[in-house]
Amino acid sequence: MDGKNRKELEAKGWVFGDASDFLELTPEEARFIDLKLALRASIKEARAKQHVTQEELAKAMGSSQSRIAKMERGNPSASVDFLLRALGMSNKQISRIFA
Amino acid sequence: MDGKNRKELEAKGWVFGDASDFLELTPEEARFIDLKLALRASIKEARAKQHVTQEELAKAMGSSQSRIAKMERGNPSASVDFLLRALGMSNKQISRIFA
DNA sequence: TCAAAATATGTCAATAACGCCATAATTCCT
DNA sequence: AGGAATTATGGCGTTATTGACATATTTTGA
Repeated sequence: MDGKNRKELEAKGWVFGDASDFLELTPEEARFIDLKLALRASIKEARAKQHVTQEELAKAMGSSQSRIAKMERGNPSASVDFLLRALGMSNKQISRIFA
Repeated sequence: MDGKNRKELEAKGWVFGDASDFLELTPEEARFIDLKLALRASIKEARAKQHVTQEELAKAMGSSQSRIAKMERGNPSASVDFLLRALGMSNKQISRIFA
């Protein structure tokens, strides 16, 4: 993860721990964020491909349009749990993106 | 996921949605739970292999021994986010278990 | 162009997940 | 056996995540 990417993430509300304030991200942090990026990309792709609106996906998984929007925009308040639930609804294959 | 496995999970505090109260789990629910099972197994394995105690792992990831114990025992209060952080600390390869 | 549909942003209360502590139960070792 | 180390369980106050709602902005299509 380069500095530019990190700056973008911080602008979106991501907060990095003390140890990485002046340092680079730890491998674990970078991997965790990359996982979220991959999940988001996969969800947006699946949703678009199936012509499902955020509203429809939200209803299918018992959530709200605003939460779907925030998740897809990379708002850090969306957990991996939430991302995986969304992916499970919009795509029948979770394991694919980890190949 | 068969009925026996579900009963065990319910005994541990898992709660299933209305739609699945008298039905089987949806594929999404089953996959989500299987993911947690896989993560837990992988973490326990990695921790044991490296002879790391729950206390040590907890300290490494800024958590507590009791949280690690609950997570490994399948307490539903452990999120996938938490499981992934633990795995990231106890094993440098997250993607492996998804192969 | 203009309205309708879709997406984005902000706020807030309710709930879920968390760290922490105490303590019980189990495992390990001599 | 029995003491030390490790793991398990319960409870509690705090924080993070969530659904819901209002509203703004952007995109789409006639």
